[in-house]
Amino acid sequence: MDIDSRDRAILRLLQINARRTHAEIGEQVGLSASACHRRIRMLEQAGHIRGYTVVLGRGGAGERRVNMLVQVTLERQTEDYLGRFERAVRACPEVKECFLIAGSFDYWLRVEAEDAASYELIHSEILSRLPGVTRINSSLAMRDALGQRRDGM
Amino acid sequence: MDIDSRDRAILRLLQINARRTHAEIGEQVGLSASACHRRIRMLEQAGHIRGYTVVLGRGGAGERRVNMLVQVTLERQTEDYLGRFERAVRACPEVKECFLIAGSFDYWLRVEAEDAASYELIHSEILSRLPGVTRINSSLAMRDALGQRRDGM
DNA sequence: ATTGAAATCGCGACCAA
DNA sequence: TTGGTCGCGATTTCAAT
Repeated sequence: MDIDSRDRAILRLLQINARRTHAEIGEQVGLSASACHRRIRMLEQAGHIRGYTVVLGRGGAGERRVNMLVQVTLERQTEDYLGRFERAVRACPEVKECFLIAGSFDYWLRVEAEDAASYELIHSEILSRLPGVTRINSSLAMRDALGQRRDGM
Repeated sequence: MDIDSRDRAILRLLQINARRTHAEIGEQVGLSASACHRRIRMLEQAGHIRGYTVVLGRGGAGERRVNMLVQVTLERQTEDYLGRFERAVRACPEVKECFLIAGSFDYWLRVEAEDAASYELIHSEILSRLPGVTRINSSLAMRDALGQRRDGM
C-alpha cells in the first residue's frame, strides 16, 4: 500500500491541525469530503497514522523561560573530543537540543534557562570549560514563533 | 490560571487519544460532557494545549530523517514582515522550531525533512519565497547528540 | 461552575457513476 | 477510484441551577 502525493498533503495538514474537518482538508487537496475521509481511513489502517494526540504547552502556567541558541566551535572533531563534549552536554538538563553540524567543527545547541542569569551560569560553568572549545556564540531568542501554532489555514 | 487534577487527567487522556469524545473523557474524570468541553476550551486558551496533531507511523511518509539548522536573515524587522514570515512558517509542519533572535535580523529554524531532496523542496518552495528574506544559511545536522528526547508534560 | 436540552455540525456508511 | 446523500452521534451553544 503506497502513498500518494495527495496522501502526503493530507498528512501535512493533519500534522498542523488534526481537528480539521474532512471537508476542509478535502478542499485543500482537491478532493471531496467523503473521498478525503476514505483516504484518512486507509492511512489509519495502513499504519501511517498511528493516532491522534495533543501538543502540550511548555512549563507551568505562564512560566517564562529564556531560550538561548548557542553555536559552539571546536578546534577538532576527533571522537574523544566529541564524546566528552556530548557527555557533558547530556548531563546538563537545560540543554534541550544539541546537533553536530556537518562540514564544520560546530555544535548547535538550544539551552532553556529560567532567566539570563541562570544561562550565564551554564555558559561559564559548563560550556566554556569544555576541552577543545574554540568559540562560543550565544544568541538570545526573543520569541518562539511556533509557540502560538494553532489552527492552520 | 492554574490547572486542576481533573485537568491533568483530561490532558493525559487526550495525549493517548485526542479523538475521544467529550462524553467519554467526562465519564473517565467524573464530569459531564459539556463541563468537560468547557475545561478543554480553557486549557486551549490558556496555552496548555497548543494544538492537535497526528502520530505518524514508521516507514511511511512521516519518517523524518534529516535535521536542518537554518538561519534566515531579513532585511527588516517590521511587524508585518515578521507576521507574514511567521504565518508561513507555522503552515509548514516540517519546521519544528523557529526563534526570532534579539539584536539581529535573524530567525533560526530547525527543519525536519525526510531527506535532503525534500528539504530542498521546502527551501525553494517556502523559505526562499518569503518577502524580505536577504539570506538563508542551511546547515545539515550530522547527528542529534541528545537522541531525539521529547518533552513530556 | 456545572448541568441538561436543543440545535447544529461532522462523521461514517450507504448509494450511483 | 470519486462525489452525493442521509442517519446517527457528537459538538456546541444556551438557559437554568
